[in-house]
Amino acid sequence: MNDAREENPTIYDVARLAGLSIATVSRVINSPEQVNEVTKNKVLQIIDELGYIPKAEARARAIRGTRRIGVLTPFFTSPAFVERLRGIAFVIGTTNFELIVYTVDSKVRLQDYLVSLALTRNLDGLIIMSLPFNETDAKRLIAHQVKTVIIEYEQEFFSSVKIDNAGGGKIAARYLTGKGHRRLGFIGEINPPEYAIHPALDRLNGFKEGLAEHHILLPDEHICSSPIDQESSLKSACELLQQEQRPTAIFAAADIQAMAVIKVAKEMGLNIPQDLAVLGFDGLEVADYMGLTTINQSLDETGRIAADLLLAQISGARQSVQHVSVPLNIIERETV
Amino acid sequence: MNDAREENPTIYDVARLAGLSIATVSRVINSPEQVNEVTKNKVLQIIDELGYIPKAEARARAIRGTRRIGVLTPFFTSPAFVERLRGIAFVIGTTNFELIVYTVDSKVRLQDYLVSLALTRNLDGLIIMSLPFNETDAKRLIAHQVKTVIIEYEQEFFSSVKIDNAGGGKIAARYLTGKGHRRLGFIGEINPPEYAIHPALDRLNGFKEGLAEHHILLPDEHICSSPIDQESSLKSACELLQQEQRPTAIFAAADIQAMAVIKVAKEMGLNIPQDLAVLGFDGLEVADYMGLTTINQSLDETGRIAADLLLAQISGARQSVQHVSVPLNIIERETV
DNA sequence: TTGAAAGCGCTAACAG
DNA sequence: CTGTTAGCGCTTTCAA
Repeated sequence: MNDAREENPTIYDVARLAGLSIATVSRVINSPEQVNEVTKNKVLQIIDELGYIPKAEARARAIRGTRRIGVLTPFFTSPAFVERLRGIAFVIGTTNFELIVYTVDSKVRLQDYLVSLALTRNLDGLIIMSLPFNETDAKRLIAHQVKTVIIEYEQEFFSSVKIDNAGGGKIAARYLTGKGHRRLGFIGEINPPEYAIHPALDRLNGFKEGLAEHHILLPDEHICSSPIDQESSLKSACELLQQEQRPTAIFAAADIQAMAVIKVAKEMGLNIPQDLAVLGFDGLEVADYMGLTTINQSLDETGRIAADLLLAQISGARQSVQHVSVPLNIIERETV
Repeated sequence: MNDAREENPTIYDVARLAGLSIATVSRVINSPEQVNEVTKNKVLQIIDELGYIPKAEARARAIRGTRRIGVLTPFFTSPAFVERLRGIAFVIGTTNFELIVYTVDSKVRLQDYLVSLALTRNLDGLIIMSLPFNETDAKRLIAHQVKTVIIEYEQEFFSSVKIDNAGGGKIAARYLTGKGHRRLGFIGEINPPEYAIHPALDRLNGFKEGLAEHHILLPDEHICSSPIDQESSLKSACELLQQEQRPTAIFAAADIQAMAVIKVAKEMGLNIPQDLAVLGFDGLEVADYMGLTTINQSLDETGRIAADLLLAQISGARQSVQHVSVPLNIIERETV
């Protein structure tokens, strides 16, 4: 009577019942965006009715690449990482690649990932974000043909996207001195966790240099080294502002820390920017809501560029290593 | 030089190197008794040298070795999604599971993912965040044995983590009226994109109810429906505040929108909370920096709970469906 | 947007 | 014993 088999249905059964080719059925499972909505629904309905289950083994055989892109990132300790990740996700979302997120919170974990991601050739591509690694790691990645793009770090064998941190510091110095400030302060994560890179130090150095151009010295007691987390930032901001000779303007190496400074300043009854000017660095989205003047590093775009670079490399469209430097720009709002 | 591929060797490679047909190699593996001892040893040796692993097995192993958990989430339009994701990533990071992020930005995409994630069964578990789906989708997921936990939505077959949105609205009403406010306003994404859920509406309804308890009516012109993005929020906040009879207190269904209101209010020269009280909803981390009073929904923890629930289910430790309701609490800061 | 057709890596029937 | 060859169920060009 009904020849709908007790047997497990195959893609051929689905196709026949739908009056379509197996190619189309395969597409609704693997690249649904390529299939007409009506067709898709018809196929889907039959799939559900039949209880069709693709044979994993057959798939494994037929599948070429792994269609997987990994992102190695510090754990979301700072919104900056997230905004870059968003840029990456945005681009990857337009493709058929899966986005696998590997978060790092220690040196050991970073090292473990670097090894296993290379060895278990399971990734078509890898984006390494704000994390340092040595030549051995790089060579291993290359030996195992993991296409890699790095963000906020540079390494001769891989394409990279970065910014000029020292340059950013100089911009800060010029901007703040241009506003007439002579007693400056700095807060930033100068001593980041061992597994992370330390752009804040470069920003600080650039800042000092920029100040030197104006013959201004940044006294040590106005240089505040603080981890990026909320508690530390708040505490550090307090120390910085409660000094006898408090700075009239502060350059924070991260927007989130600038926000901490502002919070503390307000609690102290200081008016911003009259009593204290605050300049951030990042260009976070929330900075706008706070009216924070900041040096924008286009985080979102950085992520997008990295993803584009990687995709181009995977597709073979571009093989050569290239280093992209994303320009900084200052966004003037109300805190300076 | 050496053409020994970086690629995984296939049965063809083994056969070629052994000077035999693939059939013989296949026999060595599947029916060794049919193969001549000498031949067999030759083949075995080459298999070992090459490190040959049948592909299906390789895949099975890869999948068993690296277990995978997927998160289906709206694209990072709101920081709230990100904070929940962070909670998830935190938990998953302590395990051997990979975290795969699938971002949704349209109804079609959501549907596509729901289908392919179920059919390809490449996931050990799935967390569906703030996204609605129907019973057909649910049954398919179940039929294909994808362990699933949902956040901010409820569905009888799956465990879920959610909050009491209407209850939150009531809390807001009581808190604000308790502070003496009688002319209230509301802003929220009452009409979210079609692929998303709409907790803001529940919050609004709860808010209205809570006000009704105090015989206060929320006039339509003080109910502001606005998408969550920055531009819309700012614009809507303007409209809300520029009314003749402006509210003395505003309940925003999302912290990010509360921040928009504050920004606009300040630009208008209003003092907060004297001229205008603002109460947010979410408990974002940045809310603290802004001194925003808000109804905290413990986003980070929500993510952690969902991940724990899923892990327990995957490990078989807990099979029964359970619905967790995360309690709300109000965090008093400086905007009310 | 779709279909035809050529694989993918492997097994097994059939010859020899 | 071993090789030839025809699939297995699925994916992926390539053209239409």
